[in-house]
Amino acid sequence: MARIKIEKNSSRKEVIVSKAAALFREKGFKAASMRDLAESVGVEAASLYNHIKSKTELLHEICFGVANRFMHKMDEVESGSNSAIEKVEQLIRFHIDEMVNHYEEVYVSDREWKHLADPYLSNFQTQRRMYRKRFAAIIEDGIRNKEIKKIDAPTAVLILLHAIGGIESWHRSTQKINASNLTDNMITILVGGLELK
Amino acid sequence: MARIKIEKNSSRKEVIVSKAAALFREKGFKAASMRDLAESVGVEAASLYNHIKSKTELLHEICFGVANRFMHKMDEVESGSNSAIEKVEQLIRFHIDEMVNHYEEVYVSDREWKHLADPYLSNFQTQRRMYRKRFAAIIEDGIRNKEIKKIDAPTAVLILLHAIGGIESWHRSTQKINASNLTDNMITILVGGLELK
DNA sequence: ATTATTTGCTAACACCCGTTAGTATATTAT
DNA sequence: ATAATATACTAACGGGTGTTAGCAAATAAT
Repeated sequence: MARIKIEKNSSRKEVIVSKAAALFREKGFKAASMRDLAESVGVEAASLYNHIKSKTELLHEICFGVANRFMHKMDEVESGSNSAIEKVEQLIRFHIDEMVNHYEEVYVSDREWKHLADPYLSNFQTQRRMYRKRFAAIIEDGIRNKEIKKIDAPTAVLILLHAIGGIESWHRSTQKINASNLTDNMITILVGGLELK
Repeated sequence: MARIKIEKNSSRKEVIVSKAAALFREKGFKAASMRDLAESVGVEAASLYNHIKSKTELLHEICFGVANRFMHKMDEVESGSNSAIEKVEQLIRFHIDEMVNHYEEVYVSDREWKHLADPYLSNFQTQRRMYRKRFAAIIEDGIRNKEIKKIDAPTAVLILLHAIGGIESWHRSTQKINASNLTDNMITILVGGLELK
């Protein structure tokens, strides 16, 4: 009867949530079964329920964990006194950093939130909408200050977020060493564009 | 005993595939049941099997339908004699057009291909990899010709594709009338960048 | 009109799912 | 050492899944 091994400063529940994130990323929330998860944790399926309430709770934990980190960063960036372009760059760098260091959770939060149950679902959607609005407001500031081109700000936000969120491949194929390399690359493309002027 | 209604030039199977695409987009492949699909088609679940072999076959049809259209367009663009930037713009416009006119299929092909079964899965992945390689080659041509900035071409491709593929919202919220408006907006941002020089 | 084919139906199958009840064992507190 | 708590196990539940068999009705072909 082998217990779930825990590192110090982490509960057994946190171990389960972490393994769940990896599994949900690999198979998708619906396709990943509690028996799959149990096997990956090294325990029988029923035993998981000593630590968690339900499968959906795992998705809550993952999605709102990520959402909260992004919200806090947005607070920080907004209250700073940088230019709009600098703020955009700060946010892009944060998104990429999150993608590198919390890949599974961010990925799942991005792609699997549809399977949240109400009231969590609408709560999550609201937070998402808020975040995008605040991001767009920064861009609109930049347009007003003539730092940024006259473009549709909400569209720009969607482009930025999805461009970053879509980078699945290089997490696996590339080492973290040249992550900063790729970050610069992305910012060059997204802020500066493709065209050589 | 009401039959599945068909428009002229379309088989009953095509009707089912089309409804399946809408359902898979809304709920995800795994979460969408054959009984859900049957209801949306207006028939009992078992009746579907007079027209299709399996649930997975529906996913095959959707994914490879989309993949083939993209491959043909790539053939066309490659063999043209435009500049690299123009070729990139052609491809971006095609992607957006596909997103507008075949939204459900493109979305499902993008997000649900993981649930394909081998050998279709690896086949699909190979096609996908090929497409991206060919896209990257165009960008590298542009870099050599000094049309395009010195950037990492594969990264640029991922950014472009995901930026476009991520635009879920405006299909619902916006009419097709200003789709061309948004297309221009996207090309401005992606080709020209955010920054006002 | 008769036959053949297509398409639908009902019923059921074997299987996988998330979850609970009840119990045994390991760890922690007294 | 003893009691209390936390954690794991086995067994099983009700329900949903994709799919098949067998049959009825509608359409198409002769």
